[in-house]
Formats: sequence, structure tokens, C-alpha cells
Amino acid sequence: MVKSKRGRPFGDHEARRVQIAAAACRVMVRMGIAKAGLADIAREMGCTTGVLSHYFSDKEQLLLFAKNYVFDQAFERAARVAADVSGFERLRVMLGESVRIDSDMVERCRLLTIFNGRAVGDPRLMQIQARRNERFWRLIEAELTELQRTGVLAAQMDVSLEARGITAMMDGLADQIVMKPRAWKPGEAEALLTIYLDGVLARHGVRGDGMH
Amino acid sequence: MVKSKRGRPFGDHEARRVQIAAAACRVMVRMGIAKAGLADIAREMGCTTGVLSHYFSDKEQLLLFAKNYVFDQAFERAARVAADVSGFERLRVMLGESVRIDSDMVERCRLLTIFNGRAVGDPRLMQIQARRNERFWRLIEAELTELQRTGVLAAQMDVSLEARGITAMMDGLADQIVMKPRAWKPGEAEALLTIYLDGVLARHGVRGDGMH
Amino acid sequence: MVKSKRGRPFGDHEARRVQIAAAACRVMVRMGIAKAGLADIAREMGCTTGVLSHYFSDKEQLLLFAKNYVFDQAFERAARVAADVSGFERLRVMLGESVRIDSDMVERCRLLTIFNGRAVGDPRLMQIQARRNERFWRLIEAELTELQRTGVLAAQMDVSLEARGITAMMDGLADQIVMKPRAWKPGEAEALLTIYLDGVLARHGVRGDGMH
Amino acid sequence: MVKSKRGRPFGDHEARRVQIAAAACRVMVRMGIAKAGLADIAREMGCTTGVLSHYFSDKEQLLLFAKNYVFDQAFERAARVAADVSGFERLRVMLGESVRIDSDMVERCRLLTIFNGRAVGDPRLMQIQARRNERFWRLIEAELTELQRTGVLAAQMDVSLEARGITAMMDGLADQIVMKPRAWKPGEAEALLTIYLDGVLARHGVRGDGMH
DNA sequence: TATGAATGAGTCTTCATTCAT
DNA sequence: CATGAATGAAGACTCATTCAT
Repeated sequence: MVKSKRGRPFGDHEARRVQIAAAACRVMVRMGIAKAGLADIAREMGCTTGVLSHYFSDKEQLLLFAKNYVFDQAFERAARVAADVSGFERLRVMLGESVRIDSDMVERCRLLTIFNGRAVGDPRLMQIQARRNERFWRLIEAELTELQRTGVLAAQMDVSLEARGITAMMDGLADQIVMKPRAWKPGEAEALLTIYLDGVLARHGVRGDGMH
Repeated sequence: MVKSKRGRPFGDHEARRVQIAAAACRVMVRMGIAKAGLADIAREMGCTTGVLSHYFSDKEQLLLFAKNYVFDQAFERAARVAADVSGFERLRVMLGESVRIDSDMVERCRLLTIFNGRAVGDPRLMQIQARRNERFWRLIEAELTELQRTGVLAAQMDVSLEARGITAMMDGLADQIVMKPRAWKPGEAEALLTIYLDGVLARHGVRGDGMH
Repeated sequence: MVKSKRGRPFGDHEARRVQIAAAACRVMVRMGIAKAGLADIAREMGCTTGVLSHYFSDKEQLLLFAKNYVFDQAFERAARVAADVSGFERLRVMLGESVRIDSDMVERCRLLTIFNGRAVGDPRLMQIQARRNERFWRLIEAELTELQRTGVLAAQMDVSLEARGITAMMDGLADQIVMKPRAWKPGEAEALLTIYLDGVLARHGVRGDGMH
Repeated sequence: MVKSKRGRPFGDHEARRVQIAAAACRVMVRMGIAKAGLADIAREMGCTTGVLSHYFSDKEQLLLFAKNYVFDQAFERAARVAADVSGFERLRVMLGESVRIDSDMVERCRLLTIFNGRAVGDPRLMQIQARRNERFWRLIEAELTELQRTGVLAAQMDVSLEARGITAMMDGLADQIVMKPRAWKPGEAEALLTIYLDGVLARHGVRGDGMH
């Protein structure tokens, strides 16, 4: 293990914060944000609430950290999975990864739902949340722009609007899955996503490239 | 007006409940569900919390009523606006109405976001919410089925999947609008919806009808 | 009892606040400000802590109110007792009243000591406290000025300085009494005050009036 | 310098305790006793709370030590300054030193105010505090008695009462200065003290000595 | 029907203290 | 000697709920 100058474990502090964040997420998904007290999170961790205040000044700070942690992970996952793919396929892979339903994915979506609900009525949280949303949307925009540059998609396509459409579709699928994951047979969510992306390609794809 | 034995108009009781629900919604959207106490709702009404107890046994009952009230209104609006339209256009009108951005619409969507967030971790609420969701989805399914019956859409179309896709798109647009309503120019949301519906028609529309 | 328009007792609210303030004072003098919790105050009142939050938004507000209440009472007492006295005697009576040692007086002084200690390090409190102090000092200044006007004291006397001296003597006596009330035989505190006031008269008294 | 067995200088331990006490005093004057936590004191020292535990078993012990340290210093200062003065002048010098307003003096007085406030409601602390007070009073008594012996002051003077009067004046001036140090022009506090002492001399001074 | 006083449980937060390294 | 992680108790505060008027 990496040690700090004085022989104390280094990075443990941050690692512990992540542990706590993860515990907080589990508890929130299980009990709901309203019922999830610090005591519950501590119990989930097998420690007392004092530990939590040791690592986070505030409950709000804890939740904020947890949220960012979850979001960052999601981004990393998308980036990782699309790393060695290119062309339109890259978009498909990237987004498809995010709608593959399993228990982790459902938990992730439920956290998103929780945080969105919490942000309403709190301008500061709302802005933070909006930024996260924009980050995702910009990511897609960048992909679309790249596809324009490489001649896969037409130059006259409204990149911004299409990106928002894709983002909406992704979020909407997540909403549906959160509600009733069991109503979705394996592959259905991916199918809808594919349909949507095919629509984008149909409208803006340049002949001779992806279609033919 | 119908009167009760003592001369008090019938329906007053229910009307008051609606008033309270509306006040609760305004407060929740403004302060967030976590911060919205009964006292705040009472203050919004210009009365004390005692009044709330008269009309609702519980805070949970109040919120449940408020939620149902909001949802029912949304359904009514959709039904009303699509009343004298038929064919594929009916679907367009019905759904378009729901994504026309104004302050009411944003408030409505934010309430939905609040209630969704609240439902996570509370199986009973989640089920209630899922039912509302299913109700909307069934509505669209019914419309699609009718369009199949009237030969507008192909019989082999997977009605259930398409309905879920449309629902997802609608919810996703709402999510985006909630986050940053000002990022949407008038008509953009409708445009994305139209694009999506056009996609449905393109895939499943029967020649000779809407397509030419 | 005075009633409000709707038949509810009027003024009860403020009366209750005073009750609570008095209880808080008793508890603080008995246990010290650090140990005096809201629960202790509530117990002293024979009610629960909820009542306290009903009448005071904050512990700080409660303590502030209590302090003001105590101070105002002290002022009223001084004014009352000096109401029908005039000349230099008026000053003597006014101040003598404040250093007559009994259990109430000791409690009052101890509260002052508590509040002074609490004010250190809290600029806001300090200012409030300073204002109270200044109020007392201005009162004495006014008396001295009046005695100048009526020819009892010389015009060239430094009113401000003398007033501060008297205030200091009063506060200092209170300090001593707080520490060890039993060390003071009846009349000793008054004697020291008299000596001090005599000194003032000796230095600034105009022949023919009080001295002769 | 004297060394312990292991080569560590004796007195280091005590010196560190004094350092800590001084830090504690600074923090208390700055933040108030209620807000001054061990962590704040440690931070002021540039170390962690663990260090404090090494030198003091208890927070209370730390504060007690700090208080005694402050008081002892005040006594030392008075003794030092009056070392080579005699007669009535000795009293003047001794006390005058204590009311010369500068930032150190204000801090000292504020600490006294803090400790006095803290003592109320805590019989043990109160007794300790009373003892400190008595020590000061006895000191003045001793001076007065000496002045009687040397024929400066009349034998029939009530030494105890006069000593308490002087003590009261000193404490009262301190109280005033604590509240609003800026309200005092240089020399005003000394002037009031001088006036008071002159009064003592006027009442009890033996002709032919200090008066001439 | 409405008021608002009172309750009391629940939660967050702070903090002195302990202890392994 | 010093660190900082962990404890756990204590206190303030919030708030839904009840109830007498």
C-alpha cells in the first residue's frame, strides 16, 4: 500500500470517503432519501455516525460527494467501453452500455432519480445537476460533431438538437426502467435505443457510408 | 348548487382539498419536498396547520392526493385537447400538448420529478407511481392499437414496445426541460417529439395513408 | 383577563415568553450557562422542549430575550424607586436600590456576569451588551446633568467621566457580591456606594446646597 | 540549563503547557468560551488535539491551568512594578498598572470576564474564582495595613471595607473597559482610579504625611 | 371549522475522549 | 511525542400530530 511520508497509509482517506458514499447510495436506494439517516448509513458501514462526520462536514456534503461519485463512475464506464470503437458504432456502444439492464444499472438510475427529485426546489443543487446533465449532452454533441467531420453524418444536421434528443431518449428509458425494471425483457431497452439512433442515421446519414 | 343539510354546498370539502393540494404543490416546487413542511403549506394557504389536519389525516395522504390531482389534471388536459382529432394527428396533438413549455408545464414536470424521487425506496409509492406510468403507457398503446385497427399503422408493429418508446421520449424530454427550461427555444421540444413520431410512422406506417 | 377578538387570551403569548425567560434564568444561575440545556429549562417549567421552540425560534433568541427581560426589570426598579425623590438624594436612592443585597439581587448580578462572559468573543452579543451598559451610563449622566442644571453640582464637572466612574463602582460592587455574597454584611455595599457618591459631591458639590 | 536524564531540558513540559494555555486564551477571547473547542486550540497551536491530551488530562484541567496562568501573571506584573516603590504611591503604581489600557490588558480583562461567567453555577469554580478574588483583596488589605503601620493612614480606618471598595473599583473599571475599550481615552481609567484613591487618602490620610 | 398550544420522537451535529500506529 | 481515526454521548432543532377552546 502506498504510504505517506510518516508511514501513514496514503489515500486511505479518499478511499474511505468512497466507501461511505457507496454505503450511502445503497441505503438511499433501499430506504429512500427521506428515510435514509446518517445512522442508517453508519450501520450499513458497520461503524458509528461519528465516522461520517470525520469524513464529511455535513450530510449534504456526503450526499453531494456520493452523487458526484456515481456520476463520474457512469462517465468512466461509458468512456472505457467506447475506447476502441469508432464511427457511428462508437455512439451505439457508448449509449448501449448505459441501458443494459442489470441490478447495478437499476440502482444507478434510481440514484439519478433520487438526486433529481432532491434538486427540485434547491437552485444550487439544480445547477449542479444541470451541469452534470450538460456534461452528458456535450459528450454526445462531441460525438456527433466528430461524425460530421468524418463524413458519417451530414454537415447540416442540427447537432445540438439531435444531442438533446438522444439525451432525452436515454433519460426517458432510464425513467421507465426505474419504475418497473421487470417490465423490460432483455434487449428491449437497447432495441429502442437502436431504433432511435437508426432514426438519426436515417435522417442525417451520408449515403455511401453507414447505410448502403 | 347542491347543498348539504346545513346549507353548506356539497363539494366544498373536496374543493378545499384541491386548494390545499395546489398550495402543497406550489410549496414543494419552490422549496423542495424535503424542506416543505406542513407549516409552509398552511402559510401558503394563509391558514394554520390545524386546517390541514381537518382535510387530510396525514401528511402522506395530503401528498398522495396532491400527486393524483396533478396527474389527473395532466390526463384530462391530454384528453380534452385530443377530443376532436383523429388519426395519427391525434397522437401528435395529445403528446405535443404535454411538451409545450410554459411555467405551468415546468412546474408540472418538476412535481413529477419530485414524486419520482420520493418513490425510490418506498415500494408502495413506487407501485402507485408505476401505475400512473402504466396508465400513460396504456393510453398510448390504446392509441396505437386504434391506429392499427384503422389501418394507419401496420398490424405487425410491436405496440407495447413502441408505446414504451414514446413514453420514454416524453419523460426524457420532461427531464431535460426540468433541468434547464431556458435552454429550450420555443418549439424545439415539439420538434423532437415530432421527429420521434415521424420515425414511428416511417417504420410502421401503411402506404396510402399518412405517407402517400 | 384581556381577551383578543376571537376570545383567545391576549397577551398570554408574551406572558409565556416571560415565564420561560424566568425559568431559563433560574436554571442558568443554578447550573451555569454551559450546562443549562433546553431540556433543563423545560423541566424547570414543567413542560417539554417543544414548548420552548414554540415560543422561541432559537436557544439564542430565548437567552437574548431573557437577558433583555432581566435588564429591563432592573431599569424599571431603579426608575420606580427614584420616582418621587429629587436632588442628589435621587441618585443615592436609585443606585442604593441596586446594591441592596438579597437573594434576588445576587441572582440578578449573577445573570449579568453570565451574560457578560457569554458576550466575549461574540461581537454581536458584545455590542448588545455594550448598549445596555451605555444605557445605564447615560441614565447616570442624565442625573448628573440635571444636578448641574439645578445648581447642585458644579458646571465644570466632567459629567461623562464621573458617570463612568459611578457605573464602574456599581458594576464592581456587583462583581464582588457575585463572588461571595456572604462576605458582605448588610449595609456594607451601600456604605461603599455612599462613600463614592460623597466623594463626587465633595469634589463637585456647590457650596450652599448639599454640603454647607 | 538543567537537563533531565534523557537530555531533554527540564521545564520543557511545563513550558509547553504554558504555550497551550496561551493558545487557549487567545482562542477563547477570539471565539468565546462556548465556541472554543479543543480542535480550535490545537489549530491555534498548529498541532492536533492529541497533543493537548498529552499535556492535560482534561479540557477542564486545561482551562483551569490557563486561568491560573493568567491570574498569576497579573499578580506578578503588579508585584514587579511596585517592587521599588513605597508609601501611598506604591498602591497607586500597583493598581495603575492594571488599568492601563492596551490590547493585552483588554484581553486579560476579557479572560477574567469569561472565567467569571463560567464560574456562575459551578460551586467549585466559583470557590476557586472567589479565592483569586480574595487573594487580590488581601493584597490590597496588606498594603493598607502597612500604610496604617507606617502612619500614612489612620488606624481607625476599616481596612477590610476600604480594600473591598478598591477591589470593586478596579473590577468595575475592568468591566467597563471590556465592554467598549475605545470609549476610554488614554489616562481616563487611571484618572478615575486616582480619584478613588485620593478619596481614600482624604478620608483616612493622616495629616503631615501624604497630604501635607 | 379553525386556532395555536403542546407533545415527543427523530435527526443532525458537535465534541471531548480514547487508542492504535 | 504526535497523529488522526473512531467512539459515543449530549444537545439543539425540526416537525407531524394531537387536543382543548
